[in-house]
Amino acid sequence: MAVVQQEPGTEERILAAARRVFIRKGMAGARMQEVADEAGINKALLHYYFRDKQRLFEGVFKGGAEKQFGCIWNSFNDSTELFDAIERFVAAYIDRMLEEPLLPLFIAQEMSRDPEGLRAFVDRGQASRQRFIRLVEEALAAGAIIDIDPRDLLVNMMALCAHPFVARPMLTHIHGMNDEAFRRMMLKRRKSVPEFIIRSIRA
Amino acid sequence: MAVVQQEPGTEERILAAARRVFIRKGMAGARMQEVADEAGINKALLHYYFRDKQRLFEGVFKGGAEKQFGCIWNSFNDSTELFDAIERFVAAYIDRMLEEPLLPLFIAQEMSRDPEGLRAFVDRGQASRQRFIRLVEEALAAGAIIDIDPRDLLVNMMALCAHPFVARPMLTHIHGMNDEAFRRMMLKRRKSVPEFIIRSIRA
DNA sequence: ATCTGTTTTAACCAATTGGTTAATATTGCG
DNA sequence: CGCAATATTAACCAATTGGTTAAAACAGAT
Repeated sequence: MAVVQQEPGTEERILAAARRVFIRKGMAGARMQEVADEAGINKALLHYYFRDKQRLFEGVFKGGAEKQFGCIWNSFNDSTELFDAIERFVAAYIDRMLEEPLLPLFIAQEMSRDPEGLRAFVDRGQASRQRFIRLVEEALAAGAIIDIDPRDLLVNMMALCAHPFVARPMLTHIHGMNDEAFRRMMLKRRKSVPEFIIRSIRA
Repeated sequence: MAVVQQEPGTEERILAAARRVFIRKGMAGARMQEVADEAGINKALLHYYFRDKQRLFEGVFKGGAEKQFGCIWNSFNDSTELFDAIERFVAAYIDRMLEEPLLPLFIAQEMSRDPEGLRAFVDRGQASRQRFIRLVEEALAAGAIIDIDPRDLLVNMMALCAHPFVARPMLTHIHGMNDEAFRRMMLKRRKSVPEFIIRSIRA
């Protein structure tokens, strides 16, 4: 049975446009008229399909954690050894965020504005964080790494991955980078960050 | 001549209140009525003293980089050796940000919204970053560290210092921390982050 | 006490915002 | 084709927002 490629319907077009505007401006800064303009529709349609701004936001982001972040957290499932896990995590994180460089700052902003709003994004990683902690404990037991709290290590990994995206305008200003140069820098970090981490923790 | 402690005038009260609201909500999210409420004044006074929202924002933040960040960047001036510089920088950064934990996220947001707006915050550190680069080069020449780009090292240091503040709501949720526990975590990192970095780069 | 300049207030304004309404257009089915 | 349900539109609404205005209050000097 052949699957026929379909023109996106109005609802899909709204969700995609809303996503772009919300990520760029945040929930509070996004304007419904702006979303309508971005989707090429009359503003009243936003209310017809999604009733109000909050439901539109939820329509875009609720239940989306798997799609947004699954590939990153799933990277731990593919490893049976800590150093490999670190390499895979960093690579997966940077690859994913290079698709949407504004996402880390958006999530930080929205978590600050409404901590309950994006809980799914955070809770999605719970099982994977546990798996990571076990990998660290195994490496400790094997004497492969120094004594370090797995949670501290995970904070450091997240910091080294996420911060350049959050501080992107500052970094591009300081170093006179355009978007392509930023991308190249992150691709370099895809290798150098795991090296930096592993050098630090190796016994 | 004795200096008499003075009651803050209306202008000072406005600036302090505006600062709190801007840092909490960002420039776009802050409401003039909210600033007036926070300062305990009539909203029209904001316009009497500062004419409009943009000038109020500039009144709070322009020219303030030295006071906000001087202590952090000045930490490089007190060191003649790289490892000491790293320790002093991390300590100064964390101490300063523990006074205003919302500041890193605010700066990231505002740099994203209006990159020209807070240039002074970024440019303030230029001479100090040069000094840091020289310290790295001296350590390289002395064979004390591995071959690493000073700018990469500085990004990593900033990441490990700033990210927990930016991701504070996420971290407090994941680890079930209150504000006091977050503070204790950062005080631990005040020592563990320099150790992590130095272990990674030491030759 | 009077005068002048400054500060403060309450009321007001125009524009913007998220949302509503009623009419119109479209779609799919029998 | 007619009908009913759905989708779309333009106009409208009430509330909020940053800002304005004129009057009143205050402060200091003479």
